[in-house]
Amino acid sequence: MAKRQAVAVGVTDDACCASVLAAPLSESDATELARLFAALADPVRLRLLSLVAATDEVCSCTLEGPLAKSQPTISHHTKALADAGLIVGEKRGRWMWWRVVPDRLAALRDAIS
Amino acid sequence: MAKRQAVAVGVTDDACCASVLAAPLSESDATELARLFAALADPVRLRLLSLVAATDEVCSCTLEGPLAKSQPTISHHTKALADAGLIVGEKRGRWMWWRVVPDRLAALRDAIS
DNA sequence: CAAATACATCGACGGCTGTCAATGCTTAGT
DNA sequence: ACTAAGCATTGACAGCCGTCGATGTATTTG
Repeated sequence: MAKRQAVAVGVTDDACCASVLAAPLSESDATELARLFAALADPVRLRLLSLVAATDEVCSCTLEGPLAKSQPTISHHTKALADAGLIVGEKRGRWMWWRVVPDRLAALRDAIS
Repeated sequence: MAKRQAVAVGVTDDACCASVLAAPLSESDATELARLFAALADPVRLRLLSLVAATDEVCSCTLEGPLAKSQPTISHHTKALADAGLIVGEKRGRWMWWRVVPDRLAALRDAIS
């Protein structure tokens, strides 16, 4: 509810996501929204997201174990979630630390409200 | 006369959708949730859903125009949304009438709250 | 500097998915 | 009964996606 119709087409995460229920979606809005939902449309990514949400910050090396996937696969999924703006990563030393972006999740939630 | 038969697909689900943010998701919960998000991970389905939400009931024949897709494709997407429990269809005469399932959307919304 | 660690990228493979033409099924109208 | 309309299903094709081994890059450690 902070930001509303800025209608920026850019991939830059800004005033995201027109509402699905308010009025018929334009093709571009629908495409953008679908991209975000697609980020959540994978079991591994959902579990990854829940693991990151469980703590304030999580290292990629911590994820490889619980998710039972190879390192490239973990990297692939973190990138997918980051591209969607749902998590952000910060590299400190050798480690990559991830944390969720609550606003982004809220925006997605608003899209189906 | 005007026999009404519900088409609601059995979404074998109790109180759907564990929360992503509350605690680490189990594999089965994640798989189930991912299936629901996947239903929203397509531009055509999102626009279809918004069209159905715009009115109380919408006939399939009404959708073919605005979505600019073939009849089999429309049928494919309505089935996908119905399988996810997001819409329900009722056949009256020759026409298939669809409406959204607000509770289902709410459940999905709660999953990322 | 050299070795080791954490992560990203690349290339390839298999499976899934959106799309449409063709076909079948059910219902309405004549 | 015949015809037309609305929708579902099938089969086929192209494109996308998840996965992993191999390799590359950056950073720490000895």
